[in-house]
Amino acid sequence: MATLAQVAQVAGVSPSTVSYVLSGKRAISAPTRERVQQAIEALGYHPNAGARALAGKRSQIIALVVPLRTDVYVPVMMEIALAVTTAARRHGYDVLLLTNDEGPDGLRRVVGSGLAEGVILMDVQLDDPRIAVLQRTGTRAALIGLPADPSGLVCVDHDFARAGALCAEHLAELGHRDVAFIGCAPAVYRRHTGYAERTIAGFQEAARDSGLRVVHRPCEGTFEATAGAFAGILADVPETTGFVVQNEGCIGPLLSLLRASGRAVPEDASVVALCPEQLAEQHEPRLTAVTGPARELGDRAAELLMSQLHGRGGEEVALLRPVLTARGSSGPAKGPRPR
Amino acid sequence: MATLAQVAQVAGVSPSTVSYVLSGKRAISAPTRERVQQAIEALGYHPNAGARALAGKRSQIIALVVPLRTDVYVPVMMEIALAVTTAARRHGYDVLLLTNDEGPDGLRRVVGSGLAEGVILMDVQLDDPRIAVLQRTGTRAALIGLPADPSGLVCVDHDFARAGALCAEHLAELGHRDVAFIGCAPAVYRRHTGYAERTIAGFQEAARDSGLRVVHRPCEGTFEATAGAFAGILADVPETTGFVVQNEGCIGPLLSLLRASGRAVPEDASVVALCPEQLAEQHEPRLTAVTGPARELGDRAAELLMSQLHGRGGEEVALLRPVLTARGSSGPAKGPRPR
DNA sequence: TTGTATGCGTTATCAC
DNA sequence: GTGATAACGCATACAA
Repeated sequence: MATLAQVAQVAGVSPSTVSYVLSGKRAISAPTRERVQQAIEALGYHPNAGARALAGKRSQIIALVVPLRTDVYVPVMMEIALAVTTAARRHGYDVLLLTNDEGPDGLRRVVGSGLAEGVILMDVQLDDPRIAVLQRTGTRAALIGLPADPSGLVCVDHDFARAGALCAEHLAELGHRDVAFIGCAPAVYRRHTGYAERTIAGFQEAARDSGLRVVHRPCEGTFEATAGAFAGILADVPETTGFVVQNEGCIGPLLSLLRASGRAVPEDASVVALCPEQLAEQHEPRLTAVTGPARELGDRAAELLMSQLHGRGGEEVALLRPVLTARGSSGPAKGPRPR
Repeated sequence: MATLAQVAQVAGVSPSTVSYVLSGKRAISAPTRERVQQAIEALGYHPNAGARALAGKRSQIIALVVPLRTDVYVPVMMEIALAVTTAARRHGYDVLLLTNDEGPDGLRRVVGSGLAEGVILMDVQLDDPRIAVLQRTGTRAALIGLPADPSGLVCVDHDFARAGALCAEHLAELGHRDVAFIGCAPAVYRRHTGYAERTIAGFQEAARDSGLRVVHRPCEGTFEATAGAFAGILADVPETTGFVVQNEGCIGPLLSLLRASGRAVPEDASVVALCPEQLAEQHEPRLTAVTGPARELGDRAAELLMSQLHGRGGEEVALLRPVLTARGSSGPAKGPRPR
């Protein structure tokens, strides 16, 4: 493979000139630049990445750490990952794919070796152990997800409180008065996973402002659990006409249960889901859903990391606005059902 | 950050000794090895990736090229990607994530710069333009998917012919005599996309051996197209009791159409799908399905690439055996329906 | 079993 | 506007 020195020889200039043509870090006369470009072309020259990283102290690589356990909806993860690499390429960076099975050591390795200049962490937990590593090593990073203490960190996440609020506002506007929020698994709340609590908090605040009466039931994503929650809700508040679901596993069961109980959707009961578009489109009827912009999550994370690598920016929490897409599962509230 | 030279100094040995302790390429006495290890530990030393790549001419990185167009079922792509990185890590390699929007130039860049030692291409097409680049640059590679001319290449793919055969054999064993194969979109066959043709060929051969009568209808993945194909099949062969679907978009419509025509699944009609497990589990009833092992696809591709990077192996086409998982959608054939 | 010396291909500092 | 040249941190051929 051709080297910079060979290019210089062919172009009849010194190696440093070639280097400067490439980096643009000093003025080069048009004719020499031209000759160098041609030599590069002719030799099919590509600067050696290793040498570049060694001499320049920058690898032009960032690491993207994806979770192994498929807790997140997989297509969404993929969308984020692709958005990250696309954004990184815009800045001349490549992306190293790390899984979490190496644990925090994987991070140490890639930043300690200078392989990656910075890191993007997906699916960050409230008390994520990787954060300590980042801080101890002074690693530039952007987190996707909001940890318990984001001070000093750069984070991007969905605005879950706003997502919850959108659900409440939508149902209120349709004239619903009694609504049920079928939430995440109890364990998720106990773990204080952040997003679950932020969502219900936003929902309840907006519900209060709109005069909605709310029943909140955490729920496992199984048919049995959903059936239990459903029965409980109707026992407590038989007039319930609005349902919000956050646990994806409860969506199918809930629709079945509504049907089985003789409630037509959206005529007798409205359903709003907190889930990705693809899932919302998959049900019958299509679900009115609140979705966060997955692509933008990746894009923003990458951009924020790039800023840091260029010495700009610092501590920042970016909450991305979710959007509610009205589909077939929500409609105007009916009067109370006869007991 | 600590350097090898500093480690050497702390350990009281020469730099080369440290290097050899790390690489294991020459015998080191237990005591010196011990001292070096401790110095490494104490300094938190990580070998510099750039320097290593430069001096050793090996980056310990492979590139994984994922398709941008989400033609393939996304969770399957992700599974493959994760399997690749996991396998690569076993061999001390990291994975660079490339999207296809740079086109073949992306390949030139990462191999030309010595960034990646080898490449894994996902979703390889019959006449994939990237293959020419690989050959011209002499790049070590493993392809996931089978191109028209795999000579000189290392490829991994599902054994689609076997997948087709499994469907036929399963239906034959259940006593079905007349079966319909609802295939890929006509354009896919016209494009000679390989897998579609291999599947139907395997299906037809096995059907012949089992004495099955076959109707093959290519079909777009829409409800309307499926309805048309369905009507056509029943018009041609009203006694059809077995259905095989390859186009994922036809699965839902087919189930609806069977129900609407008064055919119970699996009592009156059996359905076998060629699709990922996750999709098969998503329908009611759960679908008997033939699935290729996605994880293994990634794992094998990575292993085959590693072999090449270590000077072993060469031209090879590995076809992975698909498996049929019987679920609720297939059962014993009934006698012919009354006309 | 260990040490010495050279080169890998760039970047960047100095000099002209 | 351009050319020498010294790092950069490691691997390895050569010595001892």
